[in-house]
Amino acid sequence: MKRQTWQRAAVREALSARGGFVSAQDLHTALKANGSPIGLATVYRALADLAVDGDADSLQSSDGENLYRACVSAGHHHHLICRSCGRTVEIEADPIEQWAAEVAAANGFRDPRHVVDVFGTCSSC
Amino acid sequence: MKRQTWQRAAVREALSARGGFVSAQDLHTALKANGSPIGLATVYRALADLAVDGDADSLQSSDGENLYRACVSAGHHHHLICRSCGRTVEIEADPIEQWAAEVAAANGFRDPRHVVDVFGTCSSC
DNA sequence: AACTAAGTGAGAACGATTGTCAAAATCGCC
DNA sequence: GGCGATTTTGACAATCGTTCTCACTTAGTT
Repeated sequence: MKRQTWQRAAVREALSARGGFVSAQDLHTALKANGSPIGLATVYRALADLAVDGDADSLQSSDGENLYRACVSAGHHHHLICRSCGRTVEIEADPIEQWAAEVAAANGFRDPRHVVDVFGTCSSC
Repeated sequence: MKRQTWQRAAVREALSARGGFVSAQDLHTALKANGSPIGLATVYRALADLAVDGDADSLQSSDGENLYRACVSAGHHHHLICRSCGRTVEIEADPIEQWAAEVAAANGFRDPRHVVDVFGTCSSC
């Protein structure tokens, strides 16, 4: 069974308070800075759980870190990310979903899944 | 100046011999297995150089490794990757290029770049 | 052949993540 | 409210991929 602990709540809250993508380490540092005695391993575990449950989504930064973000729209979606300030916009990509499925089928691939993220510099940067 | 060494040649060759995506570690192991006394650090450096020069492209696997592949078509393209055997198909994605540019512009993002990769299970797996 | 700057390699260092395991906290039940 | 079984936690060690260090070698030039 899955238990409810203040640590998980804290991670969940800190994550949505941030808005953008954060690394597990950063989140841990932020929590500690706010006086929480939470452990690093716990943050990792909580984030992994959130990602599995669909309450957060994750992506890898270009330097190999796992970044997490509180998921606003629960469904499948993609991101437009500012490479300078990290601001993130969730985007719908219906044409891409279809295209991915078609391309996969055309090459005999089953059970297609895809990674689609767009990076750019936002208007305020 | 950039010098030509047998090590770089070996990496380049081993990479295209493989066909699909390989991790730096695997490539190093393969080279050693073939009797080459090449060092691991050198393989990393050579791969990074190849990627910068556009002779190879790289992506991150789901478990955080950097994978490299000899680039057949020099231009911009994407990949369809079998999650089971690693077989890779290079795919054109003209509609996506356009879509990415549009979405970026619509949200005030400049200089858009994107990551598009499709994973699936190929017909022979 | 000699010179010089770039490249190499063994191993140390590093940073992110995961595993370990005893102690602490939660939930279901009385 | 108290109890017990079981999950979760947290400090720290371990792991894994990658990068750094630095003395040594080598390509390319003169």
